[in-house]
Order: sequence, then C-alpha cells, then structure tokens
Amino acid sequence: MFRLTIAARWNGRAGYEMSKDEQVQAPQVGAPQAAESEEFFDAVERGSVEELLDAGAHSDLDAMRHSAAHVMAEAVLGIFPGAQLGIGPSIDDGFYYDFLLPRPLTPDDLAAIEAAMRASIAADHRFVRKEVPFADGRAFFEGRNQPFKVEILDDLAARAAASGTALPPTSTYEHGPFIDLCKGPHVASTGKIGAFKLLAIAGAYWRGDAKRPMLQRIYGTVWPTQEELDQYLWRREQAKLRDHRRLGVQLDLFSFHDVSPGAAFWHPKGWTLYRTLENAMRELQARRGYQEIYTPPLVHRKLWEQSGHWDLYREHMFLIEAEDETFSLKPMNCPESTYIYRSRVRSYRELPLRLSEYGKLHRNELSGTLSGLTRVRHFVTDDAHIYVRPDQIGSEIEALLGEVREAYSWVGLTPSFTFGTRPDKVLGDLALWDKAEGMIREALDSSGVAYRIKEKDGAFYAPKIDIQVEDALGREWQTATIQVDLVMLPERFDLYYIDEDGTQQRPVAIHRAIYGSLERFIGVITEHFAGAFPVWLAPVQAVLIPIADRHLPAAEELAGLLRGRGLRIEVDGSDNRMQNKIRLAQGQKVPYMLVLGDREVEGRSVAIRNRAGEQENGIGWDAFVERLAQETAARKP
RNA sequence: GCCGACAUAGCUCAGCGGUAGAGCAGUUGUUUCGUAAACAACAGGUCCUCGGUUCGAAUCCGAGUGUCGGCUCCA
Repeated sequence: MFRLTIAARWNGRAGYEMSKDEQVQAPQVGAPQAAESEEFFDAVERGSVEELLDAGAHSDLDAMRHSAAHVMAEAVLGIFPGAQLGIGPSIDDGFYYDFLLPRPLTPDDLAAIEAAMRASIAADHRFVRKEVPFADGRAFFEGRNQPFKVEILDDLAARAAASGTALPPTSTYEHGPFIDLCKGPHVASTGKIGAFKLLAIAGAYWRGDAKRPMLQRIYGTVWPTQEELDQYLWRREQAKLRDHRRLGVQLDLFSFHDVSPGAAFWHPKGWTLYRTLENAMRELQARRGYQEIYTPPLVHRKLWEQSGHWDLYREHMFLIEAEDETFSLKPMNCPESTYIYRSRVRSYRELPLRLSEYGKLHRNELSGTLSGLTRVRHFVTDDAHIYVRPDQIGSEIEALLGEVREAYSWVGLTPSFTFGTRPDKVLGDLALWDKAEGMIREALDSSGVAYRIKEKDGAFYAPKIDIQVEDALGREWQTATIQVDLVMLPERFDLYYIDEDGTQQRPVAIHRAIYGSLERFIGVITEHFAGAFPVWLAPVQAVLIPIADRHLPAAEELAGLLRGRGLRIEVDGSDNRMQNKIRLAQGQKVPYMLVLGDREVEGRSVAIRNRAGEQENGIGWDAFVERLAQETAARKP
C-alpha cells in the first residue's frame, strides 16, 4: 500500500503482464466480506501488501480499482465518443486505462473526467456480467469500432486453437451506458467505489510494443474511504521529500548538468559518501582474497567484436573515431580483465583468481529513460571477475552470496534473489548455457536462499543471479548481480589454465557486482535513509557548535582530536546563534551536534545532541572520540 | 527513442503582451547568544537556447536542449 504509482517505473514489465492477465485470463477470486475485517484495516495502516493478501482482501480492493477503471472509461467515452479502448486493469494502489484519442489530454480534461465519474458513481449503476458466444462478442466490439478489444479476442481464439480447446464465450461487464470486454470481478455497483483521484496522463504503447500505436494512459487511485485516499496522497508527498534527487541538492551531495546528461557531478560531501562505500567494499575484498586492477576506459572496437558486444550491445556504446579507427568507451569491464588473466600462463593453483575493478563505465541509454542516480549513462560498478575451475563454482557462489549479505547488512537492506535465465539473443553454444544454468540452480538450492525465477532475464553472455532490494517505501531496485559465464570470457578469449595433470583446461568466469552501480546504490540508500545516513557513512559525522566566539578554540582543538582518528568533522564558527547552528545541522541530517559552552570548555566535555533530538550532557572528549571511532568501525546501519 | 508536461536569482516559487518579484541562502555591519530561524543594509537575472509573430515577448508560436511523469529498453 505504500507502493506508489510511480513504482511502475521500476516494475513496468511485471505491471504490464499483470494487467494483461487481469483483463483477459485472471481467475475469478472474490472475498467480498474481507474488506470489513479488522486484519484488513490493520494491514492497510501498516502498509503491508503481503498482509493484505493474507487477509484475503486484496481482490476486493482490486475489484474496486478495476471497477473505477471501467467508470473512467465510461467518462472518457462520454467526452470522446469515438475513443478506442485499450486495457484498464487495477495496479498497486490504483488503476489505469489506455485510450486512443483524437487529441492529447490536458489537466482540464482530467477534471471533466473526474466530474463525469462522480456522476456515474452517484447514479449507482449495477455491474452486470454477461456471457455471449464468442462470435457474437467479437461482432459486438467490431461493430462498436473497438479494434483493440477485437485483437484481444482474436488472441484468445488463437490461443484456444493452439491448445485445441473450445472457443471460450465472451464475457462482458456492463454498468449504466458502458459495456466492456472483461472477466471481472467487479464491485456490485458503481456506488461501491470509494474515494478516487486521477493522478497522471502518460503515453503507453499498445501491448507494450514500441512498433504499435502510442495510446494515452490515465492513472488514478481509489480507496475505500476519503481518509485512506488522503493518507495515500500524503504518503506520496512524503515520498517526494525523500527523493534522492531532491536530497542530493539539499544535502549538497551531487548535481546534474545539461552538458553531461545522465552523469552526476559529485560534490565534496557526495564524493565522501561514495569513497566511504567504495573503501568499505575494498576492505571486504581484501579480506576475501580479491586483487584490484584497473583497465582503460577507451578501447578499440576489435575487442568488442571479439567479446560479442559489437553484435549484441553496440547500440548502447559510445563510439569515438580517432585516426580512422573506431574506439568505444567501455560499457562493461569484463573483456579487458582477460588481458590480465592471459598476461601469463595460469596454474590451477591460482584459482579462484579474483580480480576486482572499479571501472568507469559509459552506456548510451535512451534519453527518455534517464532518471537521477538510478538510471545514468556514466557510472562505476564494484565489479569483479572471478576465474575458477568448474568444481569451484558452487563454493564460490556461496561465498558471494555471503558477501552480498554482509555488505547489505551495513546499510540495513535485505537482499532478495532472482535467477535470470537465457534471453532470446545470446552468445555461444546453447549446451553451455544449459550447463551454466544448472550450475547456478544447484548453487542456489544448496545455499538455501529463497529465490524467484525470471525467464529470459539473463545477460546476453551468461545466466545470472540478480539481487533486488526494497527501499523504505517498498519499491524494488536491482543492484547486485552474479553471473556464471562459460561463453564470453572463457571461450571467446580462449582462456585456459594448466591443471594438476599438466593439461590445458578452460576456466569459468564469474562476473559479480555487490553494490552494482555505486551511483544507483547511493540513490537507493539515500531514499532508504531519507538522507539521514548512518554514522559510518555520513559525509559529516559531527558538527561542533561553539556557543560564543570564546569557545571556538576549544571546538577546534576537539575537532583536531576527532580528525586525527580519521573522523569527518565540521566546526560551525559562524556568528549565528546556537539555535540556528543546530537547525542548520539538523537540516543537513548530521548524526551528532556537539555543543561547547563555558561549562564544557572548563570540564573538557561536550553536550551531545543527536539528530533525533536526544541529549547527553557532560561527555568527556576522549570518551566521545572513542565512541565515534567505534561506531564508525562497526558499520551499523 | 516514443507520448505528455515543465524550464524565471544558488534553492523554493510568484508574475503569463507594456520598466523582472518574494522567502530562504549569499555579502557587509551590529549582535556573543545554552538545544530547530538574532537584527539591519546591500548585492544578486542572457526569465534554458535559437528563430518567428508584435509598436512592444519572461509571457504568444516553432525548433533545439535539459528535466519530470509514463511507455519501450535496462549489463
């Protein structure tokens, strides 16, 4: 329920598939009484989708949302009699409907549509389900000039023919003047639709296909009561306050400029955060037997021809001509690491060989997809390529899953795992793909982690385990990835090692990133923490606040002690009043404000205020230095 | 890339054919203060860029760029 409409941005494909099912083939499940159960309202308040499902009320709210979509379509047809209807499913928190209209919609149109919807709801039309023979149904929608509905029906017919089953009857729902192809379920009558609001107009390709017509989609939200609608709108406002793009400006972390779309300019505080994350990972990697490398960002096209990127990834690469030769800014680190692998003959004793790299990557993403730090054209991954013997794959993946869990515990995120299988366009022998998929499945199963399967979601060179995290608002982000590559690096670059028996053997390459892109990871955790980063990550860990000028030397002295331990400290030596200094530090979400006045200077102590407003007075300097150093080292979220 | 919207001071925004505005931030001065805003003065703009309409354009129209909401894509 906390899930926002904008969540569709990160979940677009799933949303679309759900909508198709919804419209055409979802089984009918109804729980009409559940909405009144106490569990239901508790779950709404807690915002838990899972609990809602448990309470059995999901489908009832769903029915209300889907019904609201029908009422909206009725209103749109009233205003644009020739409108052609696409699909109109319920989604998380609301609904949408797609229309082909003679002109673009304006915000004024939304107001008019809302008014017409209110009239329909006030009229309390009953929803009536009807089933007619397929041919009659098809003729009906054809006669009404609804080609998209006819297409849906034809698809159903084709599917029935393919599976040898009988043509299904056409099911429609009718309320008042409006009739739609629909499986349901719906609420009993339009009057049962609660408080709603239309939220946005957007373009959407018919059936999600960029080659098909662009329809106009109207998003709306609907809730059982006005109060719940108001709460939802309030949560949307709150979500905007923790948007990393806004916090990036407020906290002086980074900025974006039109001279380099899709690439962040990192300010001192943001870069501090960035390096702190990077160095924490370096520490983990040193402990886990990695060796860091660095390879050139600008590479000749022949490398990409050899790796397969030229055929399958070129559209995402920035190309550069120099002296009649074509180079590319690297979109991935992987191929170049093979040059280091091949720089001498490798023994089986060296494996696993774990080469990590913080490589600067550029990918030419479509301009319309760019979005803050979470979708950029330039970024850095905490990448590594691990060359292993085939028998080491299982243990290596298990170790990697442990690394993911450790790193995510630093920021209090719970990773969830997805297994992405072979996509349509791939490199290499399908038998090798089957083998690699089998290895991943085995490792996942033996490590005991719960995982989902996403068909055809692998990379073009390897199946993969993707790691998603939810931020504090329940939105899901893809960050880490673990890929088992039998093809691109080992085969295409002809890698081998000398085995125990003196024979040449092919290694397996595991590609992995734990934060994924540092940029995206920082975007996610900024929203997760609403900018209030934990002590170990905060760009400024404490601000020292002298009450009057005469306390400034003592503040500088304490700052020196803290900085001597590598801690990140600012002294507010301005002539603002103490109250204002505290206000500014709160606004910057600094973990600790240390006030020094006459009492503190005399006793070499500080008055500590944390950003939650909690107060501790008379803490000795040495004790505080020790405490902050320990909290920093602990890397607690 | 596609559909739509938006672009005014460092930030948040008002102005919407007739001399460019506010709050915060900034600078300077006064103030030296005990847990979320001391007081005053000053300064700050190619109203995104280019072109058009008009006696006159921040304002209307067109193109470009960027951003935002979606769609498609997403290692």
